[in-house]
Amino acid sequence: MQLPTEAELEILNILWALGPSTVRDVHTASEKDTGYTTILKQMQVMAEKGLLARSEQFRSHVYEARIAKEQTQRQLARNLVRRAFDGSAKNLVLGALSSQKVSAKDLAEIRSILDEYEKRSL
Amino acid sequence: MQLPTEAELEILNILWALGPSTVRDVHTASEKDTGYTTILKQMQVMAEKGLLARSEQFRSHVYEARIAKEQTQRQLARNLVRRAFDGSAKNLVLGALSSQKVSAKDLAEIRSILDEYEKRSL
DNA sequence: GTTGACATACGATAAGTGTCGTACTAATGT
DNA sequence: ACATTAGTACGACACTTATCGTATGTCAAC
Repeated sequence: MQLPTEAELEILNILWALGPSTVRDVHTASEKDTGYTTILKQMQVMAEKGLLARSEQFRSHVYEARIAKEQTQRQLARNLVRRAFDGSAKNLVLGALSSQKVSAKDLAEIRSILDEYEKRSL
Repeated sequence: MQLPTEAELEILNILWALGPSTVRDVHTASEKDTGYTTILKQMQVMAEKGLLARSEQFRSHVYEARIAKEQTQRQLARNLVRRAFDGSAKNLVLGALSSQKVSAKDLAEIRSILDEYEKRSL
């Protein structure tokens, strides 16, 4: 699968949050102040690439993410581990933790993921 | 800091493994079969960007990574968390684990990182 | 039915990346 | 000394991305 670029990911994030939306919706929701036609064009390209599905049944086209959020996240994580961490997830975890606030709940979840993983790989 | 591109990361990985090296060294070590001058050019550009240090004291210039491996890895991880994981490291960890083999030793290390983190953030 | 608002489509542009070919330069061996 | 070899420098090219301006279409309201 083709990984989304920076700007594409921005748009995907908005669509994942809003659900099916028009270009106008996405443009309004976007933090960056890029022009309307810029977003339009990007979404058209993304539709061509298969990243978005487009429904033309309305006056304004409605776009929807064709790739699931979690799946995409995993692809990105996998890709990064392969490219930059020579297969060791350890430093990736370290980097992830070093950068952002992680709630106690998240920590617990990560621990349970580790447990899962360990159990499965025996 | 300017994050390295795909091809740049490839070169950095080689330099991190070999230490200070000539273009020839890097070209030989590279898996991909890109031309010699391609690598040369890329390394020149990287030197301009400040990613590599160049020593001209020898017949063949010797290049060296100017950014540390672990630091770069963290930057990349941080960047990815910010761009694609809306600040939650949880799915990043999940993706990282889902993709690669993680040794028992790595698992233990990750757990100790989590302990560290939790202790520090109290 | 003409006008205005809003939408899409379609180039066009500029920057960055990856890729070489070719030209030039310096050392090496006969 | 001269040819060969191995290196750097430089410019060119195709491709992708991000960005927008302009043209064109359509619906609604007067």
